[in-house]
Amino acid sequence: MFSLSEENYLKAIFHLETAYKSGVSTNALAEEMQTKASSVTDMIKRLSDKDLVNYKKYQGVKLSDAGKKAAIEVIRKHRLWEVFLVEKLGFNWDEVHEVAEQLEHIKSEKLTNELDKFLEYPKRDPHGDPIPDSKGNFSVANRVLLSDLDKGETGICVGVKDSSAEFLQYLDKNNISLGKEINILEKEDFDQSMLIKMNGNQLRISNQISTNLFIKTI
Amino acid sequence: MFSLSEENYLKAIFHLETAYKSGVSTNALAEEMQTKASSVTDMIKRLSDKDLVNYKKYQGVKLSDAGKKAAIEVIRKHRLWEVFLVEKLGFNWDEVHEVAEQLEHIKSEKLTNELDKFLEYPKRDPHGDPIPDSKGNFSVANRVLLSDLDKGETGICVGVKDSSAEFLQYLDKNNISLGKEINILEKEDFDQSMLIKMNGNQLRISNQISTNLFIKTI
DNA sequence: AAAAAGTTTTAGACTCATCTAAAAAATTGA
DNA sequence: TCAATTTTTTAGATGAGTCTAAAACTTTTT
Repeated sequence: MFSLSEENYLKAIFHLETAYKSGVSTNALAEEMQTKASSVTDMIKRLSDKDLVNYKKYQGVKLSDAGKKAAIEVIRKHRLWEVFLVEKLGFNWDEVHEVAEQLEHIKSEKLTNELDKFLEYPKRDPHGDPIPDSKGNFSVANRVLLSDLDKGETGICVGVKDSSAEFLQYLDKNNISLGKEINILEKEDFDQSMLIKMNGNQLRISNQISTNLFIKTI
Repeated sequence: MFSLSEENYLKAIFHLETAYKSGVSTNALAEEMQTKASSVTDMIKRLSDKDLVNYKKYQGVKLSDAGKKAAIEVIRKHRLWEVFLVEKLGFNWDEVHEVAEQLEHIKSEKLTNELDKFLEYPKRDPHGDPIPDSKGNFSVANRVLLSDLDKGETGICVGVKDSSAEFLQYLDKNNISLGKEINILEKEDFDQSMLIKMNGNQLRISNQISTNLFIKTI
């Protein structure tokens, strides 16, 4: 089994690998983990000794198959617990992250799978992120950023990129939630801000918002 | 907040205090924690520095009020999670301990209280042990050991003292579960074994069994 | 009341995960 | 290209929690 710290590193590497295809740099990982580059180097060596990552000095890390499997397992647990907290215990979607960060490290295959069953095998967490199944299969999201859409296009809000409490609370305040239809009425060339229609109302949103909302086009 | 290790020590001291009223000895604690006496001394010093226990060299430890509060909080979480695992996820009562040992350390007051509500404020865990409420109040069990009853007496099985998987599986195999009525038909002077009536059947049980079953007399 | 036995504490070492400071390698750019 | 800058690694230290071995204290036995 892996330590709490090892699991957190694996998860971070997994998330960063989508952006850094050719290997995750020590500095990027240090930033993500809110720690020092030297600590990252230390941990990378440990993970490498356990064959969870492939590592060559000065060239960043990539997850091995075993590392990827472990990372996906942690992500699966994290997202299942988020669903539990929102659906069963009445948490808001901006309150679940911190608790799920703890729950994701509980070690019991039976617990994970029974929880999955209890929640009726959810496909996505409260932020629209896909939940891996017990074999580690993801439904790779077929979705684009709202900022990629043009005037006149329409889509359904299916997820958030930034799931910080602040952003989620902004969305709540503006009555934006997953599953809702969005029409782009105008798009400003100058600052990329948009005028959109949602719930029958018009709303102007900045580029910062539209680059953090995932949309499935219809 | 307390570390995982500190919480486990507090819990162990709490459990041992019922047997060792005048202070829990280092050796007893080492036995309970499956560790060395020297490690216990080290930890006791840390707990004492944090005013969670009262400690004088060579005289064992007692929990302070703060220590007792912390221990009860951990026990509350442990038992609530056990109820969750059995009632909601379909675990057997002999499978829950190990997982609850992990879940009891999750830090979120909201989680604990929402879980309590979700489970409809259970009073006892699957082994019959009382669950402290959010203020730390216990329903102190008004119960005796089956071995304390005499021939002709009748009671209801309300809890187990030993909650090891082996013992719980023995009970399952013999169809003994909480809430059932037990009649003592005979009690052997020689080895304290008993002939009891349960579910209409007669069953002979050893002293080892009867000293681990809690009974409420009628 | 000593000696023997048992219990508890101290001293020093180890691992994991982290840190700071400094050295080494890679990258940038004049 | 080679000096400056940035990134990464090494070296050595720290703290939590544990260990072994030995010393110190208590209790029991004779």
